[in-house]
Parts: sequence; C-alpha cells; structure tokens
Amino acid sequence: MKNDIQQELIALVNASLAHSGLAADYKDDIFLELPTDKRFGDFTTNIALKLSKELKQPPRVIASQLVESIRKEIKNNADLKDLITQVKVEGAGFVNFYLQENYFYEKLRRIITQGKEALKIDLGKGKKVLIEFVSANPTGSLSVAHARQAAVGDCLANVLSFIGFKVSREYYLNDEGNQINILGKSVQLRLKELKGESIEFPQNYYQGDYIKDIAQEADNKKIKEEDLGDFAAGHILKIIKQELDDFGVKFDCWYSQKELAKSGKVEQGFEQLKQKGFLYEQDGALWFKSTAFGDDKDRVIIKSDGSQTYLAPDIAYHEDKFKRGYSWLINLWGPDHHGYINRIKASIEAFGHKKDDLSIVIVQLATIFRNGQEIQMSTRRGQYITLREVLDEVGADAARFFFLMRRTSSHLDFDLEVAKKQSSENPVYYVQYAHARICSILRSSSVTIKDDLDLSVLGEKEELSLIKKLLEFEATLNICLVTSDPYMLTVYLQELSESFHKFYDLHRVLGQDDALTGARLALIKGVKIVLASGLGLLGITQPEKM
RNA sequence: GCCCCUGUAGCGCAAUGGAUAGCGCAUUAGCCUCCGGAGCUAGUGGUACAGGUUCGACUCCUGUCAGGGGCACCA
Repeated sequence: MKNDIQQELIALVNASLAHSGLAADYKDDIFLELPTDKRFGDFTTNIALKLSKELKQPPRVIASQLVESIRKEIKNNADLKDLITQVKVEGAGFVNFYLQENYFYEKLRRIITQGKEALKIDLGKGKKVLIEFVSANPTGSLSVAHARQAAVGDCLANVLSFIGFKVSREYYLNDEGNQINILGKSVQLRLKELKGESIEFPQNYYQGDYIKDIAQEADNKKIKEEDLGDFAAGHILKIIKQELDDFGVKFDCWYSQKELAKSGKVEQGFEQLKQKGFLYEQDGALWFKSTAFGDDKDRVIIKSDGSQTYLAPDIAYHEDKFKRGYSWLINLWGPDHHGYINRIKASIEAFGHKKDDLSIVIVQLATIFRNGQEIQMSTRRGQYITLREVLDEVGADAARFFFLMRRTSSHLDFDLEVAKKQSSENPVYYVQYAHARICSILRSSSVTIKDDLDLSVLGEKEELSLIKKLLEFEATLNICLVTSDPYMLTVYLQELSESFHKFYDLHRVLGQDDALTGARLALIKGVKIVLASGLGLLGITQPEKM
C-alpha cells in the first residue's frame, strides 16, 4: 500500500475530470482529509461545488457525472481498486470516498512499529529558518509577556524542526544604547544611596529592588562608574538565561547589538541603501524612504543630533540574518511593535528580498488572574508579574501549556489557581493523565505486542475513531505551519485525550482474549506515541505516573 | 484621528470557506466487586448588530456598537 493516498486520489480525480470532459487540471485545493467520524467519508472533494458556476449545472449533477467517471478509473487502478470501498455523492454535492478499514490499521501499525518517526512529514525540505523571539532588554527579569513569547517561539521552532525545517532560535540582545545608560544611572544612584547620600530617584529609572542588589555587588567588586551599565546588563542577562533555562527554552544564538555596531555592518547597510536611492537627508536627519514599499511615512535612521534610532541597527540586523543563509525569518514581537512591521518589511524589500521572507508574529499579552480576579501588580519584584513568579507557582509544564492554548494573536487569560488544579478543568492534567493512564495499563500487561498482529479486530466505533484521531496529528502540524502558530497542537491533544478516555471507559483492554487484548494494547500504544510526541513538541513532560 | 487584536451558552474558550457549531466550568441526573474516578454518560443553554461576496459564512468584505492594546527624530 502506498503512503500518499491523498496524492493518488487527487491524481485520480484530475484524470476523471479530464476523461469525463468536465474540466482540465485542478491539482490542489480539491481535497480535504476528514478522518474523523463526525464527517462523511474518509476523504472528500468539493470540486463539483466549485465547478457548478462555470459549468452552469447544479453541483449534484456534476458530482454524479464525476463519480461515474471515477468508478471507471478505479477499476483500472490496481492500488486503489482494493482500497476504496465506496465513492458517492452526498450533501450539497460532495464526492466522498470510503476506504477499506485496513488502510487505517496499516497506518496504526506504522506508528507502533516506527514510533515517532512515522509521524514525521517533510514539509520543510531542509529550508533554513531563523526564529527570533523574547529579545527582551537586559534591564530586568522577564515578564509574562516575554514568557508567552518564549513558549510560543520555542514550540513553533520544535514543530518546524519536526516537519523538516532547519531551525535556529535567536535572541537579539539590546546590550547598548539608551536603556543600558539608564540602567547604569539607576545603579549609580542606588550606590550613592547605599553610601548614605540622600537621593531623588527619577520615575523613568529602573525601580525594582534588584537594582539595589546589583549596586551592592558593584560596590564589592569596585566597578568603575562608566562600566556600571554593562556590569548591570551582564548581571541581569545571567538571571534571564537562568529563567529561560528553567522554562525549558534554549537559544542557539545570542546576537549582540553592541557587536553588530562594532562590526561596521550598520554603515555598510546605509551605503547599500544609499546606492539604491532609498536614503535622503532632511532637517539635518537621515531618512529611510520606507514609503517606497507601502509604509505610511518615511522613517528617521540618524537623528539630527547624529545618533542612530533603533531602526538603524535593526535594518542591518535583518539583512545580516539573510546573509547568514536563512531564507525564512520569523520574528515574534509584542503588540506594541505592530506599527513597526511595515518599516522593517520595507527595509528587507529595499535589500531585494520578498516581503514574505519575513513573517512577523504578534504575540498578544497575557493577563494573569487568581480565582477570577485580575492581578494588577507583582507584590515581590516591582512593576510587573514575572516569568519567575509564574514558574514558582504553577511549574513549567502548566505554564507552557497555558501560554500556548489560545491563538497567539488573541489576548490570553491565565488563571494561576486553575493552572494548579488537578482536574479536568485543567487541560494540562487532562492530557498528561491520559498518557500516564496508558503507561499504567501497559505496565500491568504481560501480553507482548507483536509487529504482525491482526489489528482488524479493532472494529468498535470508539476504536476506529481513535485511530482516525491519531492520523489527524499530521494535519494539525500542517495547520501550525500555515498559520505560524503552534496553538492548534494544544487543541488537538485535548481532543485526542478525550477520544482515548471515551474508548477506555467503554472497552476493556486487559483480560480479553489474547488477540483482542494485543490489538487494543497496540492501539493505546499508538495513542501514547502521538501524545508523547505532541507534548514533546509543546516542551511539556510526558509523565508515566502522576 | 489613524492602526492592531477581540466579540460564539451564565463564565472561559474551540471549529484549515463546507455537511448536525464542539469542549471545560457552573448547574441537574447517573456510572467504580473490574486495566488509574485526575475519568465517563445524559440534560440545560448559541454565532453582538446591519448589509455584501459565495453553491455554501462563526470564518472573507463594508459599516455600526462594545471591550483591550498601540501611535515618537523612544527602545
């Protein structure tokens, strides 16, 4: 049996369309794989509905003609003849294919014999992609906004890597400039305070108590005044790295803005843009002509006082990403950056890249609740709730799942008490419980699962829908790719868990005759493999006991 | 004023333009002599409003209303 049945069916329909004189080549966009038992058929095509207007005939009439032609084609196709049990017109004019159950049994067999490898699909073909995320200034602990970015970025990277992309995770480190100067001055003031001077602490300075700790340490190490900013940034960066590490997020590259500035790449970039005619001077400042690419106004890159705006190194930075060999860039940004999208896209276009070579994913904010009450301020660490506090309270597994379980572009309400609950109200436990339950059954069984066992005894409704649910994993990963958003994976894992619990409740695995017990063990082993793979991609542990 | 996100059951949310709009909480009634009851079954309750595109709209477009976020020679 061939694996890529979908491709074969598309070819079949195309041939049938041509032979019946209905239409030429439609290739893609005609198939939806619908393996759930909620729908009709195992594969379906809506092509008759699409052709209805062009052919000026009712969809069902076209569908009937098409089905007739398809049946003829199938007779001449050795692969499909035994596989397809029925082709018929249903609903408004859908053509539905019903497959031999054996097709699903063999899919399941592949999963239990090959494990996780059977779930991989090569959609990336080795394309190099760079995901830049978090990139928080090293001026304080990571906030929940950064935490959500960390969870989404890391999971998206996992998914893309699983489906055949060559992925790098990068953190753009803003280690010089205005914010670092202010950080240095904040420490300097706290130092004075430490020595008994009375000070007035400006509001735009960094307020948290950690500044006092850093001041104390700077004093012990006798750090020079002009180095205080760098010292503090280095200190805070260590804290950030530890926080990310505890959250299970690792970066391949920490890209320093300071190093970029030293390298001369920023000025080289200006030179290139100037030659292409996208820079001009006005009012004593240097402007980038971003309106040439759809931005609503041109942008300053060198201010009239001679210093650069933030955009200047950023333009060079993005061009450098392409120069390092990445052909697809993904940036995760906070919602405060959405006005920045057009100008940075304009810059890559100015260098000759396509707009779509850079995907900007805006990660909306998360609001932290406790028992339904919004938490406005952090009590312990200053102005905002930190990743550290969330981790301390609910743990990395629950935190990651919660940050991922809504569409990334949507606001997220995160209730700390719910995340700690051990009940079906808490989706993390629901999914992990399904996994642990399967492990428990597998532990208490003495029946071995043979590779060539007969799976066709799995004829119950719940068994078949569970197998079909397993096969939806592939489609789910594809959705994650198309939407650049991994959240569908959390939805899928909850559905799969639900499907398993329903099966479990109605059908006993152990204590049946060996043939049935063996097949059901194989089935739940398949569920375990998919659950474990999915949880792994989310960066969540897969407990064998809870 | 301009831009972005959101509006689905009392609450929190799901549904790659497709067929009967799903799930959890809350609430009501049930299910453990038996593989993990952290589970399952059944009942209640429905797409903000007005147009449009489409064979077909929760989904796309226009407008209205409501909530959240953002506008810089800041980063």
